[in-house]
Amino acid sequence: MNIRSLEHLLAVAETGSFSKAAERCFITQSALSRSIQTLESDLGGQLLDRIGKRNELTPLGQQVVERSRGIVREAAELKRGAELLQDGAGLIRVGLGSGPGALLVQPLMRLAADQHPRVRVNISRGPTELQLVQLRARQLDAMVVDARRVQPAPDLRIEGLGELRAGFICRADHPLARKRQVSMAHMLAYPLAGIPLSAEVSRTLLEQYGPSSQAESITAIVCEDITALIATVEQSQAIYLGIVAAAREGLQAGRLCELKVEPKLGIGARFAYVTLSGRTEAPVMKLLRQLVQEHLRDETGAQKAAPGKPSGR
Amino acid sequence: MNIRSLEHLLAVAETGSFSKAAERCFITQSALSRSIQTLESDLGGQLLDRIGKRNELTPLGQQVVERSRGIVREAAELKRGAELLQDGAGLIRVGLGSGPGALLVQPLMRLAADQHPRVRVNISRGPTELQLVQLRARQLDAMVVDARRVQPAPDLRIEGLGELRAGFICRADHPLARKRQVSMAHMLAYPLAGIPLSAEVSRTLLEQYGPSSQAESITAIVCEDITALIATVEQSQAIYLGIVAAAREGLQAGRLCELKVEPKLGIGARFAYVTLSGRTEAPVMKLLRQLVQEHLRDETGAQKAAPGKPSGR
DNA sequence: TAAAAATACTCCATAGGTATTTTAT
DNA sequence: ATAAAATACCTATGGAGTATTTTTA
Repeated sequence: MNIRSLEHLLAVAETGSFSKAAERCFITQSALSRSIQTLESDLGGQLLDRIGKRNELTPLGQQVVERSRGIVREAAELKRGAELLQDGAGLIRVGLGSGPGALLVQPLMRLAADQHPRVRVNISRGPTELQLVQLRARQLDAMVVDARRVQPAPDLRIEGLGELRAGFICRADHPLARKRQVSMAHMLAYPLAGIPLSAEVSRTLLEQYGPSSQAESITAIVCEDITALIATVEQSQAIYLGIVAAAREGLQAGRLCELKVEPKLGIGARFAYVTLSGRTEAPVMKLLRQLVQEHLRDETGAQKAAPGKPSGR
Repeated sequence: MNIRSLEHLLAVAETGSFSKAAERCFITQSALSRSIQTLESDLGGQLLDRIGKRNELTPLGQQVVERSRGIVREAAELKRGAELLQDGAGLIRVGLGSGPGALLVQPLMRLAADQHPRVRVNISRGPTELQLVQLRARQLDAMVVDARRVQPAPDLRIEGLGELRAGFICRADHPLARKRQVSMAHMLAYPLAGIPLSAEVSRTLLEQYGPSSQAESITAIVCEDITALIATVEQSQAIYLGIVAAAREGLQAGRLCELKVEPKLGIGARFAYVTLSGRTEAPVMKLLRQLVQEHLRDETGAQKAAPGKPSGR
């Protein structure tokens, strides 16, 4: 019993004629006649009464037709659904770390809302460790997070995404904004705003700017939400310390500017695109990859010319 | 895309292994492997990630599996339903005329209730003309009615069912019950109870019993419901005129007896089993045919030795 | 090294086509 | 006489088997 024959039966039931049904199914009348015969012997009884020119369903045929409609419809939907999925529709379930979140959440939501009506997006924020659990439980398709938070494992595919440099940002009319060069001492007169700093970054800061810049004390305003930090900086005298790219919009609009601190801040963020290794990726995920490529690159006038291509894939 | 491959996919999804799935599907591992490959190329994408010993569904696979479950289940139900139908389950929609109704309604309902739990019965009573319309509209599967009410037509298959003789029945302690022989004049002292008489029967009565027995007047109590007529006769001095077989139960129990009227009543009822010609009959209808055979035969000691076999089929 | 999946090859059943016959209006 | 369905006959494909190779834990 195959779906094809059921379609043939439906065609005869609806047209009342083998010839017309054959036409509709794009096969010859003889092929269709045999298809129905095969189905009949398969189900152990006549499905149609051939009454001269007319054809009518037997009680068995009636019952089979009713059930067939559902099967044929669902089979078509399965096929169509698969096509859609291969054609870029579907669901993106992505976990974003704090930094990538600040850079990606809104562009991703806008992209889905405006350009891709068939794409649904689930964005998950939260501790990287929790998201890793979700990824392994197939509750996430991918993560974009701080590379340092993810320790390599054989079941993970970790693709580096180049490096985004960090810097100090203040609003354009900030007292320090005019200075050609700013020292750490100058800045410490204002509150520094940033995300919680990792031990590694703290150590680097300590090395570069001396004992006065303790990890605990250097950032007066700490919040995971980088977007909120930057909004605050735009409306106060606080100075943002973090990924420069996150402030791109304000910088380009002239509302913000970067302080030229000496010695230069030699740190940055390394983000990574993390998936489960060996798993086939839905085509729709290309959208996320492209978005990540576009938004997680340093266009803020850093020393390095252009970020390198991601390592993996 | 065929149902078989979907079953194969489900087996792999559930066992996590091609070999185990092959075993469950009663095919070789290689056949199953190719079945899945064909399905994958059919749907245009990988369905499973082969991760060493384990196999996991891709997003596409996930979606396909979900829809496949429904399709596979419905296909199995279709098959099962057809088997049941061929095996005697199903619905009997029968239209019964007044006489056949009196003889068949209760036996048919008892048969379905006690012996055939998978058989549903719809019994329709009503004017033969209306039932013919229903039969032609496929709202009835068969009718058992007075043969004289149905005029032959090429789209009807009318199978005669032998003849049931008519007679006069009264209750066992009726004043006339003791008489060895009863004349029409005797009887007319009591009310006669019967169904509306056809012109043909009226004429016959007129010929046999003289002008006093007018069709309008001979039956004092007229009702379509033969069962009710007989119940009335059991509880009154009325005399039933009609099919003797309808009173079989009371006769056998000794509550009723037949009057020996001279000259003998030479009339009877000819019933017929009517279906649409050229239509395949559901196996379940054999039940009704058998019931009709058993109950619409004259076991009331008529002249004729045994009723002849029905004419058709 | 062992177990699992994929592949090479072979075979046969089946779905489909063309041409023709049968059947019913 | 005509149109529709069934049948005879042929072919290509697909599904399944056995034997073997490849892959990975």
